[in-house]
Amino acid sequence: MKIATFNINGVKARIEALTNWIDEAQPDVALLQEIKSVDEGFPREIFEDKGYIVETHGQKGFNGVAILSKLPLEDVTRGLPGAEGAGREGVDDVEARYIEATVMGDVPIRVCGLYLPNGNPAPGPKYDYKLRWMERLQARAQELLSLEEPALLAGDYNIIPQHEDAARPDAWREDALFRQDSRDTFRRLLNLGLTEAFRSRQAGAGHYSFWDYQAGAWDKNDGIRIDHFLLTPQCADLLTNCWIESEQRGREKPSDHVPVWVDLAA
DNA sequence: ATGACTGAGTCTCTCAGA
Repeated sequence: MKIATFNINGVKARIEALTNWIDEAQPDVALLQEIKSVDEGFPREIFEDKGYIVETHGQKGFNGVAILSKLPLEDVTRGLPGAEGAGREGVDDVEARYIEATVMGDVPIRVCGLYLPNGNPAPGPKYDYKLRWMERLQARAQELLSLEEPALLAGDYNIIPQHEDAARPDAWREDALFRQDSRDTFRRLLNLGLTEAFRSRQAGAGHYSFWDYQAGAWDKNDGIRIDHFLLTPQCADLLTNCWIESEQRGREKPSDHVPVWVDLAA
C-alpha cells in the first residue's frame, strides 16, 4: 500500500497539479496539508469521481488537512486532543491541523495527518504554540504506541531534524524550524519508539521536501526536509520503501512542498 | 544574477508561510 503526504499549499490553486499527480502516482492514501479551504469548499467530487473517499478538516483561509483514500476509512477524528481553547464543537483546536482515520486494508493502519505550526517568529507566542502543539502530539503518539498496532503520523512537521536536512543549515540556525528546542522536542517524539521512515532507508545530505518560491531556491537545490513519516514499531515492520518525489517541484505551478511516500506491505 | 514569491481574504493591500 502506497501512502503519500503532501503539503499542497491551497487546494484551489493546486487543483490541476494535484489531480495530475493523483492520476499519475495513484496513491492508495494521500494525506494533504494546507488545503486552505473550508470543508464545504473542498472539491471532493473531483476526487470521489477518481475512486477516493474524502475526509477533510478545514478552516477559512489557512491551514486545513485532508485524507484521500481508495480503501474504506473508519473512526475518523478531527483535531489534536489537548488544546486549552476549544474551537468548533467536537474539535479541540481553533486551527485545523490534524485528522486521523483507520485505513481498512488487509492490515488496518491508523493514519494521522498533521500540519505542525510553523512557529516563527521565534522566540515568541507563535513559537510557544508550536512547542505546546508538539507536546500534545507526543501525548497522542504515546497513546497510539500503547495500542501496539500499525500506525503512522505523517505530514508537514515544520522541523528540520538534522544539519544534513538543510542545504544551508547556518541560515536556519535561529529559525523556528531548526532551533534547538524544536529539534529536541522532535527527538523526544522519536525516542518514544517511533521510526522516521525516510532516515531508516536513506542516509546523507541533499534530500529535501521543501524549496522556497523565492530567490531561485529550487534551481539551486536550496531546500529543507520538513515533511516526515513517523511509524509505530508494528508499522515500521511493514515498511518496504520510503522516498521523496522531488520531481514534482519542477512541474507547472507547483506547491513549495513535494510528496513524501511510504510503501507498506499491507 | 547579490534572483523578494505565492495564496487567500480584509481584495490593488495585508497577512502568513518557511
